[in-house]
Amino acid sequence: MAKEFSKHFDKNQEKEIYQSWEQAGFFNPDNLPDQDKRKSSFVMMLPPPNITGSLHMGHALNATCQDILVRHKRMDGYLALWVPGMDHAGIATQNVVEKKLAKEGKNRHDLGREKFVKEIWEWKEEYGQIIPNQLKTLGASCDWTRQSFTMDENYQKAVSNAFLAYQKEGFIYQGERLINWCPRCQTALSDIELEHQEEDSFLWHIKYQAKSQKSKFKNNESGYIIVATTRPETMLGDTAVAVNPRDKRYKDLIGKTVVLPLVNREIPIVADEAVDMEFGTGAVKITPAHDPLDFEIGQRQKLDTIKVINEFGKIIAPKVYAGLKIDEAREKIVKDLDQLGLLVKKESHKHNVALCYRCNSKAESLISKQWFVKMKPLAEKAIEAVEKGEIQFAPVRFKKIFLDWMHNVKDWCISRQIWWGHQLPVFVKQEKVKSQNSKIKIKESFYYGDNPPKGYIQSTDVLDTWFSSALWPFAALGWTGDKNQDKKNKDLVNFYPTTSLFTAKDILYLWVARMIFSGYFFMDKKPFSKVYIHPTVLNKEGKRMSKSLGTGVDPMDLWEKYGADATRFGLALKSGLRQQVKFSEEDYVAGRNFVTKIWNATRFIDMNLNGKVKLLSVGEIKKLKLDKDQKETLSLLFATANNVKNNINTYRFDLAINELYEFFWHHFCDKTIEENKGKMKTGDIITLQFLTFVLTNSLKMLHPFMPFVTEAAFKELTIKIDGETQPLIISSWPKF
RNA sequence: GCGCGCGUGGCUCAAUGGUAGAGCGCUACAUUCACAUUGUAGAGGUUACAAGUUCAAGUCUUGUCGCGCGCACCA
Repeated sequence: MAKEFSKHFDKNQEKEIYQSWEQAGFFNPDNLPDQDKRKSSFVMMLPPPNITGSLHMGHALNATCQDILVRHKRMDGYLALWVPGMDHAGIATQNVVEKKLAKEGKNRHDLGREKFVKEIWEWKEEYGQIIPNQLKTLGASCDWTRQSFTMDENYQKAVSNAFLAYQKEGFIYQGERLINWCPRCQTALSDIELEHQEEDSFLWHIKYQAKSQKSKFKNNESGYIIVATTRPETMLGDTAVAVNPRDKRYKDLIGKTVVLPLVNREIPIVADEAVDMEFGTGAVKITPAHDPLDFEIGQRQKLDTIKVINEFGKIIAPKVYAGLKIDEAREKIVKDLDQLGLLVKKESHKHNVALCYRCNSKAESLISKQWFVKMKPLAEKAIEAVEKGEIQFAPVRFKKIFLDWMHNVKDWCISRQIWWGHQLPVFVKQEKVKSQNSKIKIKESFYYGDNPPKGYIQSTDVLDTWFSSALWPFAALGWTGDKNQDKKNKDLVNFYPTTSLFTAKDILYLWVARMIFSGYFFMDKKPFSKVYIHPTVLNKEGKRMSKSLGTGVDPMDLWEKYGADATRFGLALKSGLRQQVKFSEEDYVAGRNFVTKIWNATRFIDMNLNGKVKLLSVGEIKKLKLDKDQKETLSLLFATANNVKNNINTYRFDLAINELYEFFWHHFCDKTIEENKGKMKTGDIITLQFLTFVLTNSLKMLHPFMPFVTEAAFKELTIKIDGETQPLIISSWPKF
């Protein structure tokens, strides 16, 4: 039955359309028609959003680009699979739930670990589906039947087995190292979990004096050396002063000692190449326990380490300063030095401070016992693969960025002192034993695995959240690390390695690099062939969007105002291979207008069909006697189809949608329909067939970008032409 | 300090080395016509600046300036 086109298309129809796709099961490649004819699988893994969040512009752009590609591949005859899921986001989630507790006047220690973790699970049940639902609203054609979560039972097994596999290979070790510590989150952080921010501060010049007048330095009657520092409070833990061995000023002082002010400890002056003669006074105070470079120098020079700052960011000793926060201690120490006449100079100085990427607190360097993964052997394979081009980056410049990092990668600190996450499958037994000099020592023995012998207690640490994300391309397909179980997993056989990975550049090291070496280590195959790094969306002032600063744009607001297709249109226009793009609302207005145009053009042609027309194949349309302009339109359609396909495959979604817009609106609507209006109204069959052909193929090409309006328009149209036909989502991409 | 990206009409962006384009905005006109979420026409650009390569440069090279980003042990 011919049904009349409704006058408008608006976003109220979107939900119904989405449900019809999902219910038909088209997001699941197993349900796609023509299984035998389909070329091969095309697989993408959605970067799992944190359960804490709601969709931001970055997610929206990322998801839109992925959906364009997946929908295109599905139409182009692939077994297309897009696997969604969520990340438990260890520290971030723990922080959010702690904040919620704080509002109720509680903290996690009041609850205890077990109850607190339960609290997080409940929180996840309540808020964890926000982003998936928002993705559905935008039309993301993910296979929700394959959705997974990094804390699912299977996934936990995978993580545990992954750790054990590294351990077996000798890649895991525990060590007392200088690590990054967040005093607020109360956990260790890896080097790449820090953000650096420039801060206006001072460079204080402090006099370190020789022990007595007698021991005045030779050739240096002054009897002191001046060090320059940005962190005077760490001087309490100084165990040396270092100078460059080539520095003539201090040549005669090497090997001498000075007395550490305020503490009155005698410390040596040592020579080390790492000291920059140009900076400050050329003499550096060395605090191996609280500074990465000092730690390194301390190792080389065999210096003691004296811990003076604790896990809460407070001074430990000496008594005068004990309990003070870092800033307070700094102020007091500077004052005390000044009173002693030891503060020589204070000059303005800009320097970088390290901040925790989850809470923005200043991170401290502390010596702490943590678990590490040896990176060298893992990196080698990843480097080789990328150099050979087995994995390719778009834009290509990221290849070099990746390789530079990989070549200089340091061991990965994987233990975190939080409660939410995958507990290490490490069990410890402590025994008191007598050592040779008959002192009582504590001997630790470890058990790695699932069923520890009696007396062993599991480590309370959890793994870095990125440890589990690193396994995503296979663990989200159900890999567990248990060979018998994995053998039976068809998804691993059919869909691993995946094809493309789309992500933002800020997690290139945190996530992408780690998936690459993990893929090779656990699966002996690359996790994906192509990595597309989409642009960063800046606000219209060209600044980073920030929720806390209120400078962000909520994609769901755009959806409210303009609908999903218009939102996707605006996002697609701002994709491509650029590093950053500026948000502009006009793009979404243009998108909304385009939705209306598509709807109205279809409705107009449909109005004139009167059930007389069949959809013609390419072969048939070519045989029609078309006029010159019609022929030109046809060849422009063919050219557009080629260009759009090429542009999609090279991640130029911006060019693709732009060309479609030009073709459909300014060529097809403004010229072709106008020129053929007369003949169409008289019911000229050839003209109607021609217009219908160009229209339906345009709708097909537009579908990956604007799936809702095209699906709805196509449905109305084909009801008129052929009765019920297949939906656009599984129609085939135009081939000419 | 090293590295990367960007700089094109008022705004957001296109343009295999070959006549600089689009959208939005602006101006004028049109419209009982599928669409005022429309159409037609128009104004508006020494492509940041300078030098170089070339028959030809927005595009390639070098330098300068401006914006953004990444890396780094300047305490």
